[in-house]
Amino acid sequence: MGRSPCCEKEHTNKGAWTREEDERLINYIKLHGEGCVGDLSPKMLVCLLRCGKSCRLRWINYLRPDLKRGNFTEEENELIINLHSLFGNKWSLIAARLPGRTDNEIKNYWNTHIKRKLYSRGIDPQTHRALGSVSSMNKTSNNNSNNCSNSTSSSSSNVNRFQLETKESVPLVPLMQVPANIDNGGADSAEDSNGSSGGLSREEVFPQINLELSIGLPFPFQQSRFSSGSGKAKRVAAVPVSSQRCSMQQLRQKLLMRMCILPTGMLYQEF
DNA sequence: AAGTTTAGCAACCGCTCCGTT
DNA sequence: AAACGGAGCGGTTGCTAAACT
Repeated sequence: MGRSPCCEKEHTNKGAWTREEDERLINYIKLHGEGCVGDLSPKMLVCLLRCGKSCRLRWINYLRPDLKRGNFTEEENELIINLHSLFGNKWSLIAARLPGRTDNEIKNYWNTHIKRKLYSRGIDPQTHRALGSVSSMNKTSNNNSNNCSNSTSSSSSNVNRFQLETKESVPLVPLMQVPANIDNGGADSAEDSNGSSGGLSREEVFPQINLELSIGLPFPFQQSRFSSGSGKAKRVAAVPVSSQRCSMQQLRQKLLMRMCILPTGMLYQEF
């Protein structure tokens, strides 16, 4: 059982944000920098009557100036589907690779648009396989988590590509068949613990993806603007520069943790 | 025009993980 | 090493507007 919610304080507002609250929050952040979002002073919290968590969410999902509003492009659609096939429901990881989009936005978009689209094509959005083949797939991945040739070869026979007959014009986004035993790299899934032994590296399975790692220095102010999009890579995103309790060594470690996988432009164009 | 249903999205909740004490 | 607290993530809820009857 978790802790009690942070917002149980009697005097905090809940529900939709008003324009006034937005303005106050923006002004505060302008004044103190983004690093302060999760760390609003008591004075500010009283002024806003919102808990810090709520402020952070509001800023990240709605108020940040670098947010793209509006419809998702076809290109973004493709990328989301590809990334989802790779990371699963790791929305923050996906969002980190879509500049200007937030994890919440992508999650909503996935649930309301893409999921339905995939279902209408007979594709299971969770497994990215043809709906009928799911059970057999599960069997395969359960029974034989070490045998990569099974899963990869099934990908080449590929029942569930987007090129299946469909009414709409379908983006050329083939499905990634992710073997259950793939080493999950930065994606911290629950399966991590057993995934690495005898598992495939992502390079072996997805040679098309540039797995080059890049490390960027955080900017004093904009660092929490993150490298792209929300960039809320787990535990890595908001290394508040203000948290000066960090020793150099800790800081260095955090920087190393900021490594990200860079997808090379259009992924999996040809399949 | 009014009532009902559906879709989309913003916000909240509860949990996990990490850093600190 | 253990306990605690905070940050942040993913799932879910609830409100609103649009579509439908």
